Amino acid sequence: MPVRTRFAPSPTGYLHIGGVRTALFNWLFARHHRGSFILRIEDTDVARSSQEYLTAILDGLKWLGVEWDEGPYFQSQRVQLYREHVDQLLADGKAYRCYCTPEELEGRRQQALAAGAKPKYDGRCRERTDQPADLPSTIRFKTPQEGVTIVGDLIKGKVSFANEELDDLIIMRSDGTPTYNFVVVVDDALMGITHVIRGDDHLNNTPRQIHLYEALGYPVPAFAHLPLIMGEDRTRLSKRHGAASVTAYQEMGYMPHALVNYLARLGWSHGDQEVFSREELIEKFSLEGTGRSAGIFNPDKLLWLNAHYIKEGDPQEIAQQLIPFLHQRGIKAEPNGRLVKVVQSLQPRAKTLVEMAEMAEFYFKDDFSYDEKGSRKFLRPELSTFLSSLLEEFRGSKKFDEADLERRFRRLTEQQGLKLNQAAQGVRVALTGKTVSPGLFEVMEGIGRERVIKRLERALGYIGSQREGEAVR
RNA sequence: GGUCCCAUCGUCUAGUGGCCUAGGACAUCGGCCUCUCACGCCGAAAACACGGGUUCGAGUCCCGUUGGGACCA
Repeated sequence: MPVRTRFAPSPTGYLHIGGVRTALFNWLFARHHRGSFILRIEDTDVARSSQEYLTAILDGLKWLGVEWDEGPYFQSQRVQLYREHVDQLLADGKAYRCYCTPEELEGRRQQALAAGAKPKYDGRCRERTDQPADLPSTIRFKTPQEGVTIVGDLIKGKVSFANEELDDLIIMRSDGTPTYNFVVVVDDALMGITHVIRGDDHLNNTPRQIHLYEALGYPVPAFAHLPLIMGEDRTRLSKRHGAASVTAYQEMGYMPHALVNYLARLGWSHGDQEVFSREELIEKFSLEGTGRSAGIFNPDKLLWLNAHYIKEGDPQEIAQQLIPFLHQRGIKAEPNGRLVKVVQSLQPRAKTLVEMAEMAEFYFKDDFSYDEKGSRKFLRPELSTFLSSLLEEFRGSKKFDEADLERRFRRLTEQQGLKLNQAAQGVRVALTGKTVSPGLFEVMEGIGRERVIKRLERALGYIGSQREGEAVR
């Protein structure tokens, strides 16, 4: 039987990291077994669902490359199906109408609690024979009261629950809307889901869902409950823990595959391997390699992976991805050879695309100011002669590639008895305004001959003006 | 409170009874490389929660304690 898995988010918030991990594991499992991955939107909570969130979820999954084979299906369009299943249960005598009001229920719960008993529904409407049509009622499922239900979980192993601990679950509210546990079962059954892979916050719901499958006459799928991802405070990851939505990482300049790789490795492992391509992930993924204990989301490691993929990535592709971030800083860049050069010089240095765009600024903007300490230390009168001869050198020759530039630069420093270090730092400040930058010669090539000449002239002028200032003082 | 889950360096993890003097990765610290900064390379510090069993032998199996988490209210 072909594997069918699903991811069923609610469009009541942005796609968050925990959800992505669940989606990812379902997707990997399906791909590994050449099965199907289905997307289902749990939008029955009309009041809290929004189109904006839905779009964000869909876009987020696409950006990550977690593509679905079927759907998205919308629960809001399937209410008729749920009604039919409730009716079937009612007709079979496996469910009943309960006329207890929320107030009565709450009162009895308090009493039970006060008496030290378990606050579970006492089942008083179970055998009720009259059906007053004018009273509001919920519909409850007759949960088996004896025996043990065993969940054969693919990750946690056999987990058993005493049925007497479970009370008669409400499957339809008095307003006619079906409840969560019922709807998932109907949907998963109808969609032929073979493996339900979800967070272990659902483990406690599983026995009642198994009862529902059985009562409805559907085969029970296999279950796999993933340990949760937690924040640094060891509670379930949420908005409180800073950036928790996929969109946030996209905006911070993360590469989609870095996030995928990181999340896959959080709770799953394949020996000592840390870096996996998409294909490797699909090939090597298994539920057996999945851990049982909750993991803490570690932004540092994600950042390292991102830096890794920036470093190892194809410069052309990264240039393409960098452009929007450059535009944000008011830089109109084209995906040309010069941009690729710029990217190459920054690949080992930038950990995110945002950082890369920031570091790239001096390549494109001419009106930067000089770093104060740097100019005082390196843009000194003693450097004028060197800068002048460098200018002369560049004006005289059209050739302007990295290796050649380095040769000429070294020759000049030697001729003038300068230390390479001093000369390089001076020119660095002249060209970038800063004391820190990529290699000088790749910088020169990235900036281009014309602008290098202009910037050297400007620096020479600056040194001159400083000297005058000192003379006056 | 009840039910359920979990427990190896700060963090992610390898480990499925002898290969463990507990391995890798991130982060941290030191060194090398070097035109600056990164990258890279080399190295250091850093863990089997505790207590009982089982066994010739336990990080690995069993029980308990403690701690953490989730769900239900």
